[in-house]
Amino acid sequence: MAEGQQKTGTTRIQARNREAILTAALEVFSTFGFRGSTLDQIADVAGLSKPNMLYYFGSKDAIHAELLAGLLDTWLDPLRALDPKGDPVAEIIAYVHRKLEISRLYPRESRLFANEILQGAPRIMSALEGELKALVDEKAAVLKLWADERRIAPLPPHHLIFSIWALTQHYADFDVQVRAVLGEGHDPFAEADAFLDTLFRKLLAP
Amino acid sequence: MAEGQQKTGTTRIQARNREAILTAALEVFSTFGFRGSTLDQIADVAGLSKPNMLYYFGSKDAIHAELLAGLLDTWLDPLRALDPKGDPVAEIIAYVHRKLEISRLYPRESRLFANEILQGAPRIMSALEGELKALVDEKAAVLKLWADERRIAPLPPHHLIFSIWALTQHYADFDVQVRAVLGEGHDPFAEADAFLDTLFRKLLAP
DNA sequence: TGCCGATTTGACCATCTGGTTGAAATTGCG
DNA sequence: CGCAATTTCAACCAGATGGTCAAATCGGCA
Repeated sequence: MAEGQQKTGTTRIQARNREAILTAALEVFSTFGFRGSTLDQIADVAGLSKPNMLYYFGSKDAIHAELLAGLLDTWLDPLRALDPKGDPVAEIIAYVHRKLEISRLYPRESRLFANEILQGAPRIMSALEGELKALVDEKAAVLKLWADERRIAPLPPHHLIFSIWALTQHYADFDVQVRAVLGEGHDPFAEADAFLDTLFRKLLAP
Repeated sequence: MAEGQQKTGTTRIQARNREAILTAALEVFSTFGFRGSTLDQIADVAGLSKPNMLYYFGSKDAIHAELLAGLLDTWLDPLRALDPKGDPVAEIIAYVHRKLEISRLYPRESRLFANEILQGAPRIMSALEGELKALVDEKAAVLKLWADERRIAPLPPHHLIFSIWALTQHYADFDVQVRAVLGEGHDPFAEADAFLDTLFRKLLAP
């Protein structure tokens, strides 16, 4: 129940184990989904016994919740960085590259998120309707302004953002399909980086 | 073991029940994933008892396999219809609209497929590397020819196809997120239809 | 109508799974 | 070193889950 770490926390072991558990859980949850994952599986990957793991996180849900909680911020940061005062095309293109880079570096996080959304976002719906919608609306307003000023092509701002999400996350979430179709001798993310650069430059040109 | 329907199959009841089971299983599997779904759940949705359901399909895996088997064809048909002798831009745009229409009409199938890919495609990897890759390579060659002839912009054909998949499936697989962000008073698919039309026309313009 | 295979089901089973417990091992610290 | 707090885990538990089976019911046809 208690989290430990009252007064002088035995931070050494606690930090290491909590980290190991979350890393293992991310690996397992992102591959098999919440219900498809078992505590034994996670404990095994984390190198702990199941009771020991439950000593740090009280339940399977608690582990999953902790992962999801950290996720949305990581997810939104690249969009937050989109600067209304910057050059429109450059800002948007930079956002595309940042998002693709995140797909490349954190595919497990991407798949965890995808799993959650696919199942109807039961645990983060409120965050979608709140935090996410607010940020997107704010940035969409910026995009609309840029469009009105003829600095980018006139496009529905929300769908422009969706297209960035769809195209970048596809390379993380559908990685196995991309690789299966491309076959050997390809670097999917490098190729995607160039392709998406071209795509959005053509799309945004006024 | 036997499929029934030897000689004069009692096709009436068999057909109805198999259909009910597959429909229910699609609904449940696409929402909760394979391991996240239970036979009781599926049987309940199908309006049958669990043993009765297992009378028609020997196991949970058998039901899932049957669904996946039918899926790939439905998935590839729109791409097959891309005509090398047609007008390049018109053919590709038509493909985009067909694919989006399928996302709209068959979101459950889309999510079932997405679930499978997300988990590493353990059950359809061979189909991806075989049937799917073959078809994509064939159509990619057509796209490359069109590009070489300057009838469309020069773009990496495989990634062009990926972009169509990513953008259309996004509206099915991430439907709840799209709706959460857009809020009330939107018709996501209608807006997507117009947006993707614009996007690909600009992208493909030589 | 009565027969026979097709269909349906209640009861049951072995295994898996999330979670608990109590006691032992380890650790940090005065 | 000694000891209290922290950490670890073998053994266990209750409920869920995939699957089985024998018996009951149904449906069409001779």
